[in-house]
Amino acid sequence: MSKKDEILKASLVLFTEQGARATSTKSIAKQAGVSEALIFKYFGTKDNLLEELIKKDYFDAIDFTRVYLSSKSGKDFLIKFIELPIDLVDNQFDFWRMIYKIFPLNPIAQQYHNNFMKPSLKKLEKSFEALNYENPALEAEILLLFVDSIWKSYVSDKITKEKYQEISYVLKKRYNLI
Amino acid sequence: MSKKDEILKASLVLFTEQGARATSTKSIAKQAGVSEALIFKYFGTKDNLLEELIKKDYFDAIDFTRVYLSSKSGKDFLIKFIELPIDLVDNQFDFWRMIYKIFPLNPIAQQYHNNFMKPSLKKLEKSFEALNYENPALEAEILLLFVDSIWKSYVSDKITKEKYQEISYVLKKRYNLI
DNA sequence: GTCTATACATCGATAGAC
DNA sequence: GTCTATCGATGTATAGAC
Repeated sequence: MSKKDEILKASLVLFTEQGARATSTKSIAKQAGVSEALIFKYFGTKDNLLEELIKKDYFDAIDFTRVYLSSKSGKDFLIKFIELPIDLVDNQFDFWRMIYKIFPLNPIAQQYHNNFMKPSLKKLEKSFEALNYENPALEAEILLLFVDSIWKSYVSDKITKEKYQEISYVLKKRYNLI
Repeated sequence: MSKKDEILKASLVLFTEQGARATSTKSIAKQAGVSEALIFKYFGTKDNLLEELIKKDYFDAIDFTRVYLSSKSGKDFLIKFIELPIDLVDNQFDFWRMIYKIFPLNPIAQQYHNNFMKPSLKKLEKSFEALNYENPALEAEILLLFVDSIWKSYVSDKITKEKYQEISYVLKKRYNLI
């Protein structure tokens, strides 16, 4: 593992524990086993380091999601969409935990998250349309809102994996998907 | 308005904009039109200042909620519970906005919020029980999760008041409350 | 590529005058 | 009650040697 990767790994851990603002470059250097100067050689500023961290994992998440939801429609898409967060999060747990922590105060995280979420809204709307819901746009927003809130609960340890699966089951039944 | 109140008011604004950690006591003093030393005379530490800010408004919120939900049961309680956030938030908009921003990284905010939420879970469970739901405990958790996510969306400007009301209407219909 | 040493700003907090 | 002045610690970032 290169020193650059060590820095990224250490940053992810520390940013998640304390937030980006509260994490000093000194503590990152210590945790990564490198000198503080090296951080600035690689990333220029602390803000850049955070952005690189965010960018990389959101691209991975977009890839994962594209495959996960590909060529599904109607019922199938909704089922997969409800189940998405648990697989996505398990795949990048530390990253999503960090995003949850820093999101409300970090415009960069917000921007990347919006880009990540955007394509789903339209697909959701089409699925509800195909299922003849009265107000597909609103239904899409509601489901998106809810799924977004479950993953947040999951990464913030408010609910367990088992609870998530129970909720997801109830949800699928309520939407007449199973 | 006393200087102490000016400090509290300025803190609320600045903590919301940037987070508590990123807000310096110097900037609070400037915004409040007082000397920096006065902040420490009144509150001892910056952390204490934040806690006093949080404590006061959570007590107000608990009072408001108690009255709002009093002597309701079953259907009525669920309806009122779904409608609660919009009235609660409008009553203390800046405060809830701040809480939304600092919550994931602030253990004190988390603690007060939990205390605030706790009583509702049991009441929700009883209401679902009275309505003969199959799994009242799980239903209570789901609705709590969802309502919690709507108020967050509302204070973070992700949804408008009108949207909130539409969602709340759909929700009440889905639970056969209207 | 990587380190040591250090510059320089800003932080929270205190002392002491009025 | 309120201010000015100041302290020591800590923050990000840079210079320069190896």
